[in-house]
Amino acid sequence: MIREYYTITELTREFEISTRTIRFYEDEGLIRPLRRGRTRLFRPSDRHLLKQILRGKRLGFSIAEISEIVNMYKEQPGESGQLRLMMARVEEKRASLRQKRKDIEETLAELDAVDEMCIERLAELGVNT
Amino acid sequence: MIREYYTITELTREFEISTRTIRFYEDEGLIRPLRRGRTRLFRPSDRHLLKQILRGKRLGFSIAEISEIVNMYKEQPGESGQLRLMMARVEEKRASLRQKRKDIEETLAELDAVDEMCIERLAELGVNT
DNA sequence: ACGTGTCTTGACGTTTACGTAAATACGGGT
DNA sequence: ACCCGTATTTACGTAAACGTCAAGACACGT
Repeated sequence: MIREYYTITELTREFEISTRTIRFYEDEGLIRPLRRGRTRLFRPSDRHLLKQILRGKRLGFSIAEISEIVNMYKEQPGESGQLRLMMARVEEKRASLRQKRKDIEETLAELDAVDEMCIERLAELGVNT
Repeated sequence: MIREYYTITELTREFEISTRTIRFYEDEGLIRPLRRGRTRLFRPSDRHLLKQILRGKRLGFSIAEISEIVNMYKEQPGESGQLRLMMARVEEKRASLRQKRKDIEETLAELDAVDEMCIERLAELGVNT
């Protein structure tokens, strides 16, 4: 269910992170929740943004890199020079992602091989006993 | 060309890392080059291992996790209980890799959308000028 | 014999991404 | 009025992954 606002602890429970982590991301300018008094109110869009941040973390991107990426989703530069520059940076990130994907395929293949070796070895042991 | 041995600086140049980094990996037990006196001699297998380490780094794995993974390539436990345990850990890593791959596809899709927005915007600007 | 270049081993410093503790502020229930 | 739970800010602490000296050890060419 999509709610109007989330509290900070609701998000920490959902994503298994600490309040410190969320506040840290806010300090770094990654997220900017509303306030009622001093208390933070997280909109669905903030929750979505947090999801994107954690996704970037799983991929090994630094906070600075994640900041670049999520800013690409927000900004819409009006000037053509800026647009081309943005497109160049988008392509950089895509290249980085394609490299990671290739790394994943290679690692998966190697782990598959290990798995098969284990199965073979187990079969041998099964025969011998 | 595949050589018999590589010096540490040859590897730092090839992989764009520092000697400190390579020695750090050795301290952590990830790599174990030969020695002639005190000087390290890296075999092709050491070079290959280094490649795997850097691949793991690009995927955001910690040194500890990379250590687990590369050890899976080496060890061949003889006992069936150990084999099943190993297979379980292999599956954990594979699950982590599949998650990363999913994250990559999602991020790529979003960046593609940004790229298309930029192209549209550029087209508009082209028409208006 | 002497410098030059490349290697070595410490060992302290630095950055990133938070952890953790202290002191304080509120709103709600009894 | 008082406590409880949850929120806040401030600030020092920490683990991981190296960076950056300093001080030597070798081999090599001249």
